Amino acid sequence: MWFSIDFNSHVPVYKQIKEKIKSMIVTGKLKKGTFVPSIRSLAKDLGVNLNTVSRAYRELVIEGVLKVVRGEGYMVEELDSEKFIRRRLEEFKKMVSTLKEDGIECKKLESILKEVYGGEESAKS
Amino acid sequence: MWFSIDFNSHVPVYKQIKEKIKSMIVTGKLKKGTFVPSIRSLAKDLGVNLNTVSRAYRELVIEGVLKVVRGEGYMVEELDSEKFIRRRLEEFKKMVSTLKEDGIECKKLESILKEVYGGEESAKS
DNA sequence: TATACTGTTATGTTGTAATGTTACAGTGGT
DNA sequence: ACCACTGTAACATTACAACATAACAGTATA
Repeated sequence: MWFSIDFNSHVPVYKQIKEKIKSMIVTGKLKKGTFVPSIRSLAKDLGVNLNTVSRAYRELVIEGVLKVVRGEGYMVEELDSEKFIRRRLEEFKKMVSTLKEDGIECKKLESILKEVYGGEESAKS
Repeated sequence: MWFSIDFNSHVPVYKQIKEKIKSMIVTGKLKKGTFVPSIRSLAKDLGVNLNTVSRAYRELVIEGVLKVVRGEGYMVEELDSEKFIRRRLEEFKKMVSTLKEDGIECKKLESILKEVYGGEESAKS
């Protein structure tokens, strides 16, 4: 099993797939020159339709992340990690801003950070 | 102008409206017993359809957040702030988890926190 | 009472995501 | 050559969000 899809998310499945693939490239779990799972096998694994995976891969080709080798599969090409990370951090910043607007204290968010990152520091409730 | 809608978001407009209304109640910008804007006026302000706002308000009534006074408008009823905040923090935690998985360092996120909250505090490594 | 607001309901249309299904075409191994 | 795998393409169908438009009903106020 490769990863999972959140079917309750507002984010379209094909976009979730794109993000996951990119994430795995950034983290080195997918290396340049290797093949991603075939459309049909990934579709089967995730429990989605062939066309949905196809669309994700197709768009990743357009973005230069994958390239297609007919009859063989999709190969990892290149990904601008910097850009990827920057975009993710932008989203993070946006969320933090709305949380601030909702009157949530910075400390609260910091403690969650510690919690997730296995914080050694004392995190108050 | 009340607030704005992100038309590039995956989140449906009617859900964004619901969230904004709730947010304004939590932060005290909308107080119990006061009226929210009329369906038509808010729709016009946001540049969306009447039915979209109508749906948002209707669902907020079902959730007990608003109540309707026919011929007059929608009145703020009650909102479980605790629950609202808790849900937002869950979303935050989920995002932090994926950022961690992408190999982003805790420091990086902390610095963004400081940035958004206009951090005076010393940000330790 | 007349008007101008309120909400309510209904119809039709558009665009998009996702599905199921079928068929075709290229590649590699046997 | 055959078969099993790859991707590619097209089709119909469903569901949903959002749109435009219209008509109807309740309330307040001039």
